[in-house]
Amino acid sequence: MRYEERFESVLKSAATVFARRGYQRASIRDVARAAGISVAGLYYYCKSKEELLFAVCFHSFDVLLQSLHRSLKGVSDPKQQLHIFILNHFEYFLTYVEAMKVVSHEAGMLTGEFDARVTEIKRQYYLRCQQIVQLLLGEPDAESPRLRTTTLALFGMINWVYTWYRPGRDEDAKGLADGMTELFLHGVWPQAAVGNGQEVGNGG
Amino acid sequence: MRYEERFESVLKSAATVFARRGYQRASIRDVARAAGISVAGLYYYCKSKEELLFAVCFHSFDVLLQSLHRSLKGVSDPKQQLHIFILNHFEYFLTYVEAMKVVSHEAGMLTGEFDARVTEIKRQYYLRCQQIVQLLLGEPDAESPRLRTTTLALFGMINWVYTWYRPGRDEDAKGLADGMTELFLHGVWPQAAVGNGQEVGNGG
DNA sequence: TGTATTTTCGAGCGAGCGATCGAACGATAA
DNA sequence: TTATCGTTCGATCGCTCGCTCGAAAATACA
Repeated sequence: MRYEERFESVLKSAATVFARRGYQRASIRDVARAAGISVAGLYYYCKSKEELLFAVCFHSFDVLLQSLHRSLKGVSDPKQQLHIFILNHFEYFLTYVEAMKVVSHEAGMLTGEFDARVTEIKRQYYLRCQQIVQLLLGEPDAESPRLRTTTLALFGMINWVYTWYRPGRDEDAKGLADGMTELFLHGVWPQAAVGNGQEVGNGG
Repeated sequence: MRYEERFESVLKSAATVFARRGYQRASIRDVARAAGISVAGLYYYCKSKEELLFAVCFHSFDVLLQSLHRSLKGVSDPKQQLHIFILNHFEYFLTYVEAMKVVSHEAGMLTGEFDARVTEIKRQYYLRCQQIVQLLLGEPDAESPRLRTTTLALFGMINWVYTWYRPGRDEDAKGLADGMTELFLHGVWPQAAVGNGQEVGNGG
């Protein structure tokens, strides 16, 4: 077993422990125990607890982003792009639930350079998604508030999954992706979509 | 200043500190300092740190739920109900950003009886929302997976807000509520809403 | 085999944690 | 004044934390 493999195994243990206990509550001793090594041995692979959190977060986004780029290559239809984006997101989320829970929930604990690098790669992921939504909306302005709100609403829908998803009970990645793509494109009330004069929120 | 008022002031300080530092990282000394009292003095108002977190979470949901019931009274149109639900949610979220950040982010740290009581009141809030979505979908089965997924997608959209909302930059509660209600009802692609034969996700 | 390098660990550091205690405070009533 | 009672605090407890050190064990190569 080479160094790289052992390091990735340590990362996986860290992700599991951080996901189950939360980053702050999880102790370095918990991680070491899960990885099957001593505390001092753990520090052979990292310089600090925060670096462990950083490594889990950055590695996750790296793989997620690379997979997205691969899947989107050559696809020009915005609706197909959206579906690919959502499906890619769910496939990764449901495969690496623990890592993604850490990324979603604990990345905000990072500071300094660690924070900067994770924020940067998160931003790349966000911008790639925003491009797709911009095409869907036919919005010319990349700074449009509507574009921002809509993109972040989509992010909310798909990121929140880690708080409720249960493998046996809920659909698989494809099922979820189909459903949420449909919801994001057409809403739950499609028959009223083409202007029927009745708007919501102006009646009070 | 009476006891109750002082206690609520302590709760507010706790919410602020928990929101800024995270529940685990925030020390009881931080809370005491923010509340302008000593550590021992703080323990006159609570039995433990966890009880403080519980009080913040439970109180928040209590107010949110009561406000929702008040607003929904007498409204029968599902679309109006949806708009009211979302608006109520945002109004509360944007008024008590810090408390709601704690609720969304840290409630999972609770254990035992504390956990049970917060989970229970969260469930009431969820079920009230699910009723509305059920009406919108015309779904007869309350256990339908689609109903569950759709409701949780809505929850994701509106709960995620605490991670990105910036008071100066983004719209106010009403603006957000209008936008998200529209998105949830009709999607971003309304012109393709009524079955045009082209579906997403079956092309690959 | 001997030697050099990589990997592992037991023991323990200083710091900070949540929580507790008995004493003392200030306002009120006798 | 004295006694009462709700409220506040300084001092401190036992414990766990992130992290480090020097030495030993495992491995690689001669």
